[in-house]
Amino acid sequence: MTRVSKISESPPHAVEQALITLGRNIRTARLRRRLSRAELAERIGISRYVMADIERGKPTTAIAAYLGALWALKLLDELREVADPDRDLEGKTLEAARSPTTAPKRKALDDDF
Amino acid sequence: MTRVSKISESPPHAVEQALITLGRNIRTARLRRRLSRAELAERIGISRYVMADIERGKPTTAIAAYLGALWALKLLDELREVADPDRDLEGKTLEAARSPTTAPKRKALDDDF
DNA sequence: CCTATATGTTGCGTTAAACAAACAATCCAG
DNA sequence: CTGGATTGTTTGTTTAACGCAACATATAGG
Repeated sequence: MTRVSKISESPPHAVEQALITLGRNIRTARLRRRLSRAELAERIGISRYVMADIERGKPTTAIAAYLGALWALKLLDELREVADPDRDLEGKTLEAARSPTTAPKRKALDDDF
Repeated sequence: MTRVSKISESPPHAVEQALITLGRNIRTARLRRRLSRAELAERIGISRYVMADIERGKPTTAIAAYLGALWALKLLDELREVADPDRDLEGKTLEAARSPTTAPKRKALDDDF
């Protein structure tokens, strides 16, 4: 990513944890399907090294590589629910009545919460 | 990512679609919470430009940036289910009886399915 | 309407992501 | 046990992601 964003350099624990879990899950799914990293990587169109990064939960790896792995393992559907507006109860509540296409204006240094 | 992996350059439709949906969902959640891209980006530790990339579903963006956005929107929990081994029915079936730590050996050019 | 803010776009520099080759270590099947 | 495959590690090269500046456009909200 270059200039490595703070988020990638040292992600919040929750994000780091989510990545590690995701990587482990992908590894488990791969092994269950009796695929080597090289094989799965080839189907996805990445190198075995990036496949290793994924299973390690590397933060800076392109999201397409991760999703490609899920796709090749036929596990991509489960992602559809993530951040689904219909399930975002808190968001729905906050929505009040209108749905602007841009965020509301704020005075320059108003930091809300 | 450099040398742009095939997966990032032209992802399978399913992956591309998943990314676009995810980006749209994140945008919806942001607007519902009345946050500008710059504000959300700052909380995550990325620039507003990357935030725009995320909402556009850019394949080459670091996964940590995406997960950071979900985290800041308190939507990261939903990711825990993705590729959860316990829910991977097909994988469980394939697992037969053992759980090797490496994939089984294959003759060099045996491409299975 | 008018204006401040949000969002979209382009171009550039810096820096590391992705690839590949080579080798070591590990694991599994026979 | 052992041979063959998988996985791990290191090093080096190429190339584009990220951040930023500058500008244009769109939108909200008074």
